[in-house]
Amino acid sequence: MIESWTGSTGRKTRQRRQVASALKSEKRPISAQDLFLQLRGKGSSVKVSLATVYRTLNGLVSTGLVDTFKEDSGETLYLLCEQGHHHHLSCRMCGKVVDIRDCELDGWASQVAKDHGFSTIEHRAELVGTCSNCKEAG
Amino acid sequence: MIESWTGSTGRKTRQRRQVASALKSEKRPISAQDLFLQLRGKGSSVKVSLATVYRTLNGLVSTGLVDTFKEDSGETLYLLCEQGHHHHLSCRMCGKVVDIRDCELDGWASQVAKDHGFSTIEHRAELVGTCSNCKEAG
DNA sequence: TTTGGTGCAAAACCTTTGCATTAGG
DNA sequence: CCTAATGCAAAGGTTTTGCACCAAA
Repeated sequence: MIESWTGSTGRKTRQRRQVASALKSEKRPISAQDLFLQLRGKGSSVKVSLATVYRTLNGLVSTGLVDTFKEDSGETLYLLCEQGHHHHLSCRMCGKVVDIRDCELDGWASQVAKDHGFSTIEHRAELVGTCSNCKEAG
Repeated sequence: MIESWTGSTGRKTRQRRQVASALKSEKRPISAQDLFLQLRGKGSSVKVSLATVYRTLNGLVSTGLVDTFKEDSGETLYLLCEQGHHHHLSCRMCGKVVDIRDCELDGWASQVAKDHGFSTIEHRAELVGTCSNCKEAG
C-alpha cells in the first residue's frame, strides 16, 4: 500500500515509488539522508534528489503511514509501521523495532489525568530493551 | 539547588546563575533561543551570550537537573523538573507540565518485553491533555 | 496541454566550536 | 596567577524553499 501512495494529487512518480519501496525494506528507523545515500548507491536506474526524499517522507508522515523518531543529534528517523494507536519496542543494540498494537495504558492514563484535573487525555510511550538475538551475541 | 549548579569544575559565574534562575521561573519547557531572548530583554544588568545559554543548558541536562523535549520543528525545549524516573503530563493548550513521580508502568513494560523476548527494559511515556484551567476557559 | 513533481542550489534554522579575552578562586 | 568560562563570529548539520525544467495524466 505504501508503494502506491501518490500524495494528495494522486500522481504517481518513479521517485515516490522508489523512496517508498526503500523505506518498506527497512526494518529500523532511517534518516532521510541515509535513505538518500542508499538510493544513490543503488543501480544507476535510480535518480532521486535529497529534496524529493524529504518531500516524499513528509507526505507519508502526514498520511500516518510513516512514524518519526527524533534523535538526540537532531536528525529525524522514519519508519513504516502500523497505522492507528500503537507503541514501539526497540532494541538498544540493533535498533530493530517491534510494533505493539494492544495498548493497555488507557486506564492508567485516564487515572493520572483525573488525579490532576486533566481531560481529553492522550498518551505516547516507548519501550527500549535488548532483543533476544543481541542478548545472545552480547 | 539549580541556581547553585557550577558544572564539573565548581566554578560559579553570573551567567550560569542567571540562566538557571530564568529556567527555574519557567513553568513550561522553553527553547534556548527563547531563554536567551528573555535574558536579553531583562534589565541591562544581564549579559549572556547565546552560546553560554546552550553550554549551560547542556551542562544542566547532563547532570539530570533538566529534561529536554524535542519539538517537531527540530527545536529542543528545556524544563527544570524532578530527578530520577518520572513522566510528564502536559496541557495541550497552555503547555503547563506536571511531573508524575509514581510510575506504575514497570509491570506493563516487563510483560511486553517478555512477550517479545526483550530484556533489560526501559520505558518512556508522555501524557497530553487539557488542564482544568484551560478547559474552563475553552 | 496542463499541472504538479523534481533537481539543484541557496537559504533557513538550530546548535556547536575555535579563539581571543575575561574573570572566578 | 592559573585555568575555566564567556562572547563573538564562523562553521556544521539537517531540513526547507525558490525556480526553471520535466513528466504524469
